[in-house]
Amino acid sequence: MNTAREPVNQGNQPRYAAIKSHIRDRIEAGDWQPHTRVPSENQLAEEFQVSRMTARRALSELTDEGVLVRSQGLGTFVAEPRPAGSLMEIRNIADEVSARGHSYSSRIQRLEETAASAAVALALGLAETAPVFHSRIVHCDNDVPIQWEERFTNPALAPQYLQQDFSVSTPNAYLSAVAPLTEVDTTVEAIAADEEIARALEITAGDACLQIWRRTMSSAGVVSFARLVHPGNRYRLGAQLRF
Amino acid sequence: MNTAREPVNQGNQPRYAAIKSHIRDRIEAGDWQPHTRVPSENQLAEEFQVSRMTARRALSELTDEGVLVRSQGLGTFVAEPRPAGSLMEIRNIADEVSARGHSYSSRIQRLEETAASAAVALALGLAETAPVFHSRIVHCDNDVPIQWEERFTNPALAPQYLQQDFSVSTPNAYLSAVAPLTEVDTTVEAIAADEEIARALEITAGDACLQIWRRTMSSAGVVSFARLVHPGNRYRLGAQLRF
DNA sequence: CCGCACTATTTGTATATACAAGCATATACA
DNA sequence: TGTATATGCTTGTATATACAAATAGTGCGG
Repeated sequence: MNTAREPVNQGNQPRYAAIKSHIRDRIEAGDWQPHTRVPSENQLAEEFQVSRMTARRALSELTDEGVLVRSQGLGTFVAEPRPAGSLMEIRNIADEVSARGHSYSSRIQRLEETAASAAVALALGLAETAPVFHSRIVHCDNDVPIQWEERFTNPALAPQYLQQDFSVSTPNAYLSAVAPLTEVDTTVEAIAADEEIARALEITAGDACLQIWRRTMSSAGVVSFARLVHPGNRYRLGAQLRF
Repeated sequence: MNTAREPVNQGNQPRYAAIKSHIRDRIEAGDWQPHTRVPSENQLAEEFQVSRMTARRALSELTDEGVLVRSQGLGTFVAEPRPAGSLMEIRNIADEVSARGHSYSSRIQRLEETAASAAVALALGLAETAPVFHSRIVHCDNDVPIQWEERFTNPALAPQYLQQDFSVSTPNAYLSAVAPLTEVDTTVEAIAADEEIARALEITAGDACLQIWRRTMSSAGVVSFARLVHPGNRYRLGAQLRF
């Protein structure tokens, strides 16, 4: 035996990664439809001139990632695509409206720099009275208000925030662009509309509304903290989960 | 050489799984706090009398699961705990209440077999007027109502539903037991309480409530379809998402 | 025609081995 | 003292091997 061996790898990318992307490519190109059987470990090992264990690693990782499904004795198959769209997905309200074939518009009520209150400072991880950007925008679907957005943004992480034209793009779009999100905390509750929200959303004070608190973080810290209020009778959040 | 080997494993549980649960136990018991360094692959291999690759597998899987963090050249460390509780997780309301250290109780308002209405038949994938089980239960936290649950259940998939004692367990607990869930559709909206809900939840008609529609499916089809209403001021749904 | 044993294929578990690469510390040298 | 170098530990990649377990198909006997 001795396990003499050719100069191991050398390349930068691990070999199993190459096999993974090959399989991914085939699936994305549509060559391998869901439920299609993919080559076995031994076949891949032969094809890519690697050991079975290396081919196996590629298949195993893709299985962990939900791309493939494996069954002992049967083989490895392309998994069904997961249904898109989660309640927690950070969707752009403008895109959502467009997707429904409606026209999106917004009404900017406030866009300023203020001193952080105690609660805002805590949420953003800043010192009290530190300067923060504050915006208040009403988003409309076919000119009917569907979301009241109050947002506090960390100036250090999104310095150009106040210069954005939010009649064209949304705060979310800008923030996603300047700092890739790493984490989002969301809380959902039902509230009764107060006078101010009722006026902005053109509903009656006391009407039931869906209120969402959302804190978005990038690797550098808390980027933004928003309170989103939807009229109860004009908005729903949907989610599908599979096991 | 020959690689003569003792009678491989024999036991039912894989050896790497034993190592995984050992590590999990230590972390859950608090012996190993976050950022604590865990034994190296070689140490674990020695301790559990397995090869390094087997010990490695345990550490790798726990890393994939977010329990550990590894760093080449440095070692393996206990990861920071993820904030628990997902909005979409199918939680048992009774467990939720217990977790808060409060007492759980329920008030069963209705428990019967009825003929499916058009909407219910559609949601459950049954024919109109087909028999369905119908229940209406109010769940309480320290005797204060926090959820009004109206549920329609497919008799074919949960035949013993009406015989359950829902003052002890919840519908969710029974349904999860008889048919493993494969899929859940959820919709969230804000509504104003009507007279009936207001009475049941001991709030005022017109108060803002969080309404959740939830359809649970197993491989055999739609198991159950529920409408859950929470008083707006007594309930929140939280979710954390990481990228 | 039905059931049973057998076989080939495929994934799953486990090991021993070799070398690469990142990191920290100790050591030697200027 | 300060900067290289070496050493030892760690995780990461890759291979060859052996056997276990699940599955589908084949062929044989009743």
